[in-house]
Amino acid sequence: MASLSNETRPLDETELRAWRGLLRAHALLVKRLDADLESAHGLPLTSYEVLLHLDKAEGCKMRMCDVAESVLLSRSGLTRLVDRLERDGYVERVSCADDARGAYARLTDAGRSKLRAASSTHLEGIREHFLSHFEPAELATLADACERVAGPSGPQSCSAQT
Amino acid sequence: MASLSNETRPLDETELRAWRGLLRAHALLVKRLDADLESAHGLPLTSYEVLLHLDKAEGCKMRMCDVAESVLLSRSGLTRLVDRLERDGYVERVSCADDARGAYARLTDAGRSKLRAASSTHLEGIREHFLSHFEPAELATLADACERVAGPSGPQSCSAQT
DNA sequence: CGCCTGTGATTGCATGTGCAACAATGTAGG
DNA sequence: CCTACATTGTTGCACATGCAATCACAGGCG
Repeated sequence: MASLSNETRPLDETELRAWRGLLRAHALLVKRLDADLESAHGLPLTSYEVLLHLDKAEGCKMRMCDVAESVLLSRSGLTRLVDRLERDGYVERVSCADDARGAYARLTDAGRSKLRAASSTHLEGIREHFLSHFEPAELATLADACERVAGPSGPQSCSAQT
Repeated sequence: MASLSNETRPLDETELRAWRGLLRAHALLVKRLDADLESAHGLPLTSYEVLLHLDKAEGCKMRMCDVAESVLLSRSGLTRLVDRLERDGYVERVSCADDARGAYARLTDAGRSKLRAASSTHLEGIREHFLSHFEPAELATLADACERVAGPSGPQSCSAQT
């Protein structure tokens, strides 16, 4: 399905700037936001995102596999991450009544406090390092384009609460 | 410099879609491109990028620290990556004449062949998974915005060849 | 010249992550 | 009911990566 002259033509300048720019922007953003959270609250960015998703969920608890999908981690990666969060007292595991295989991760009071404390740091970081560089129309364009790239934001497939 | 009501206001829907979309798009793109390269040529994405930058450089060789910056890796990370590439015969280390501390990584013939073979896979992947979702104007907007976020594409600071 | 500070590259160690294998449980079909 | 397959979460292992310490050298200053 590929005519060589078309498919293997090198990227033009705009294409290259967009692709490399995306890589650089992502790397820089994640690094800065993670460093900010870590230094101000001792909380890595991935941990913050878990707490954030749990807080938004009904009953502040989610199935492990749903959390994994939300934070873009493998199931095993999330198991270890929740291990650390549980050790620090920010979440607790709750067995699932209607599915004995499953487990919920539930936000504890300490976890909610930590999240509240860290949220302003994170929001300021996102605004300063990311949002401030976009005009509203650009932001909407970017959002649409990213959704086309990544597909719909997958409404929890695991135990979709109807 | 921060009125609380402004800085800690949660993200509106567009802001959230843009931010999470960026994370999701990046994760998906890197995962797909890496998997494609790995399965078709046994070459991880990071390795490919090193070969690519070396090929574009004058004499197909670059200082280690310049390569590290180009591929967004720490110096130690790059040392190990070049170890692997040298073991596979794709690059070789060349000592630097005018700075005995420094070392060049230079692309070998095998490395160039590997790069040529893998490039069409990579280009097709970028076009299919990334570029195809953008119109030209959107792409230019994205490129500009990413450069504002990440700053200028740092013209090699280490041994800038004048 | 001899020293001292700065830089390039490497190495030891710790860590976060994914894959594959596993056990426990759910679900469908005979 | 019982069997076969799918799914959930965890674990063993390998691996890529970053930080800090280290070594070798460059460049400046006394």
